[in-house]
Amino acid sequence: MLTERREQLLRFIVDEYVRSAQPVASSAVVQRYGLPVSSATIRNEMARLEDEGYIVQPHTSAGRVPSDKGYRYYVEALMRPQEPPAAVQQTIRHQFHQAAGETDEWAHLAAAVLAARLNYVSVVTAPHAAQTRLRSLQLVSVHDFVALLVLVLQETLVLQQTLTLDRPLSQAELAAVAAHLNSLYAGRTVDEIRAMQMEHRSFEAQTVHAALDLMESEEAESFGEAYLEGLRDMLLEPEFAQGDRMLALMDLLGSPNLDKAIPFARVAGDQQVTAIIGSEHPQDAMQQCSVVISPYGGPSGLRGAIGVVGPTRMNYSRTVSMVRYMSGIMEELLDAYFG
Amino acid sequence: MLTERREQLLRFIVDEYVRSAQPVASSAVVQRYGLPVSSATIRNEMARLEDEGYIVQPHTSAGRVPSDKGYRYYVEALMRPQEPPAAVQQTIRHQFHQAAGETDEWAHLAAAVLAARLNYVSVVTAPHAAQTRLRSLQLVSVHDFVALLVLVLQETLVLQQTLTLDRPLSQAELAAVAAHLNSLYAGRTVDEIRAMQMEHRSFEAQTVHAALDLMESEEAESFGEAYLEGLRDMLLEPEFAQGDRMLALMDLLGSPNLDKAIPFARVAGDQQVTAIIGSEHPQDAMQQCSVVISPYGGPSGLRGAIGVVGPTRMNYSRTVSMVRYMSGIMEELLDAYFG
DNA sequence: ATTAGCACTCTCACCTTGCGAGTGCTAATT
DNA sequence: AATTAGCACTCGCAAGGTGAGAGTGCTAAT
Repeated sequence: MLTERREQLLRFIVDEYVRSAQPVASSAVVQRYGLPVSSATIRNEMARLEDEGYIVQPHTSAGRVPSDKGYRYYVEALMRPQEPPAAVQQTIRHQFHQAAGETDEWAHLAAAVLAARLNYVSVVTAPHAAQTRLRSLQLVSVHDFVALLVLVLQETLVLQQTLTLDRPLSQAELAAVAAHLNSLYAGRTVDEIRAMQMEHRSFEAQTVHAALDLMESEEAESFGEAYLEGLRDMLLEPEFAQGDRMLALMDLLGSPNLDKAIPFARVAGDQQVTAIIGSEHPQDAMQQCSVVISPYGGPSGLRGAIGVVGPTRMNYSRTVSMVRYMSGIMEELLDAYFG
Repeated sequence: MLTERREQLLRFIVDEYVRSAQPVASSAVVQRYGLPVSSATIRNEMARLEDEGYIVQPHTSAGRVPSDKGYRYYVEALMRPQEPPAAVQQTIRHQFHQAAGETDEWAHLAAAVLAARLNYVSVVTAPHAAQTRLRSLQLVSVHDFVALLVLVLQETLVLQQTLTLDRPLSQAELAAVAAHLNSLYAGRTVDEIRAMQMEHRSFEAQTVHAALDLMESEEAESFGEAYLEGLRDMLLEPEFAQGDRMLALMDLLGSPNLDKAIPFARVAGDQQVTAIIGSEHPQDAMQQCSVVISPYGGPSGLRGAIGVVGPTRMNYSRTVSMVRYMSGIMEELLDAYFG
C-alpha cells in the first residue's frame, strides 16, 4: 500500500502528465499544486514510487511518467469519475431524440458523440442478439429468374439476399410462397424452424434454406455492426506522431481485427466499465494504448459494447464517466423500444 | 511538341521515378537503358525538358523528377495501357462469380480488388439510380406502437424506417395497409405517385409520406454507397511519410468530403477513364495526389464511378488499365442482372 | 523527516565539416 | 551543329562537436 502522501503525488503526476504530455518534474509538482514541501522531498518520494514501479523516468535527467502499474493504481483507487454535467447530458439526449428507432443509428451516433467529447477513438457495436427470431419474410420479383428475399427479424434487423430461380415465377406466386412460409414460421427461431422438419418443394425449400442460412450467419456474429469514429483526432496525439505507430493501430482497428484490439468478449459478463491499460493488452500494437470498454444490454437478449481507445496517457476519469453514461443511454433506448 | 528523343527521355524519367521514388540522374538513364549517348547529352536534353516545364529538380545537385505537366504528357501521349493479363482477368472474374446479386457487394469487391492489385486507395460507388421506382413495400409490427416500413426499389435496393404509431395496429392490419398501397403504387416513381394525388387516412398517409421521403432522399444522393479500400497500403508510400500529409488526405477521403477528393460529377458525362494529376486538382490536400476515375453505367439508369487515388508518382499505365477493366466488369454485371 | 546546495547526467538544438551525388558550363572533337 | 570529356560548383546529408538547460541523486546540515 502507498502512504497517503505518495498517493497524492501519484495522482498529481498522472493528472499533470495527462494534461501536458511532458514528463513531470519534482519542482513542477511543488509549483503547480502549491505544496508546503520542497522539491527535494518530492524527489525522495518520487524515488520511492519509482522503486515500487508506479512511475518511470524516460531518461536520467527527465521528470517522471506514470507506468502502466501507476495508471492502474490511479484507475482503481485514485480517480473519482463523476457524471457528465447536466448541460452535457441535456445536449446528448437531445441528439438522440432525433434518431428514433434505428438501432444502427443509435450506435453510430453514440460513437460520434463519444469521439467528439473525448477526442479518442470510439467504437460502438450495434445491439445484437445471440438468438434471432423471424418476424416475417417477403419475396419480391426482380425479374423472371431473380427474386429478392427480405427477412425482417424481431430485432428490427433487415437482411436481404437475391435468389436465382430455376424457372420464372410471378410476383403473385412469390407472394403466395412468402405468405405460406410466414404462416408457418413467423415468430420462430432457427432451432424451432429446424425442429419442425417441414417438407418443402423446390423453390420453397430454396427460400427456407437461404433464410435459415442468413439467420444463422447473423447469429454466428459475436457482435453487431461496429461503428468507429474519431480516428483522425486521436492521430493528432503526440504518441502517434511516428508513422508506423499509426499504421499498426489502423491495422488493428480495421474491421477484421477489431475484436483483437477491443476484446468485446472479455467484458461480456459483468456490467462494469473496464479499463485495459497498455501492457495489460496482449496485442503488441496496443502496448501504448488503453481501452475503456463497457457492455450494454437490453431486453430480448440484445447486447452490444461501447469502447474507447486512447493513448495510455488518457483522461481515465472523463473517459470512464462518458462511457458509463453512454452505455446507460443505449440501455434506456433499448428498453424504450423493445421493453 | 517534343522531339522523338525527348519524348523517350521523358518516358524513361517517369518510368524510373515511378519505380524508385528517387530523382533520376542523367547517368542513371544512360546506364539503365543502355543508350548510345553520354550522360552529358542527356543532361543537355534534360535542361531543355526542364525549360519547357516537363521535369523539375528538387534541388541543384539532384536528379530530375517529372512535373505535373510531365505526367500529363506521359498520360496523354506516352503510355500504352494494355488489358490485364489473361490470368489476372481469370482470377478477378472468379472472385466476382461468388458474390451474385448484391450490387453493394460488387462495388465493395471491386474496390478491394483494385486496392489489392494497385496498392493505392480505391473508391467504388455502388450503382445508383437518379430516379427510383417502387417495387413493393411491407409493414411489419415491431410492437404495439412501433412498425417497421421496408421499401424494396426496382434497383434491388432495400430501405427501412421505423414508424411510431398513434394507436396500436396488429400485423394483420398493417399487412392490409401494405397490400392496399402496393396495389396502388407498385412499379411507380416518386413523381408518378405524387401526381396521383390519392387521399389517405391517417396511418396510410403517414406510411406514404415516409416512403416518399425515403425514396426522395435516396434520389437526392448524387452517388451510391462508396466503398473505400487500401488506405493502409498507400500510406506506406514515401510521399505520405509525414504525419500531416496523411491526416489531410484522411480528412478528404472521409465520407463527408469524398466527392471533393474524387469529383464523381466531373466524369459523369463521358465514358472515358480520366486522370486528374496533382495540381490540376482544386483541393490543396490533393496536390500531391493523382486520381484516375471512370464512370460506369448500366440499364435502368444505374450509374456509379470507379476511382483510384495515389501519389502523383503512380503507375498510370497499370492504374488506367485496371480501372478501365473493372469498369467493364461492373457494366457486365449490371447488364446480366438488370438487362 | 526535511531541505539547501551542488555535482552529475542526459537531451536537444545548433553548428561545422567532409563526402557524395549530380549538375552546368566550357572547350575540344566529330 | 551535335556530341562529349573534363572539371568546378552546388547542395543535401550524415557525423561529430559543443553549450545550454533540465532535472535528478546525494550529502550534509537543520
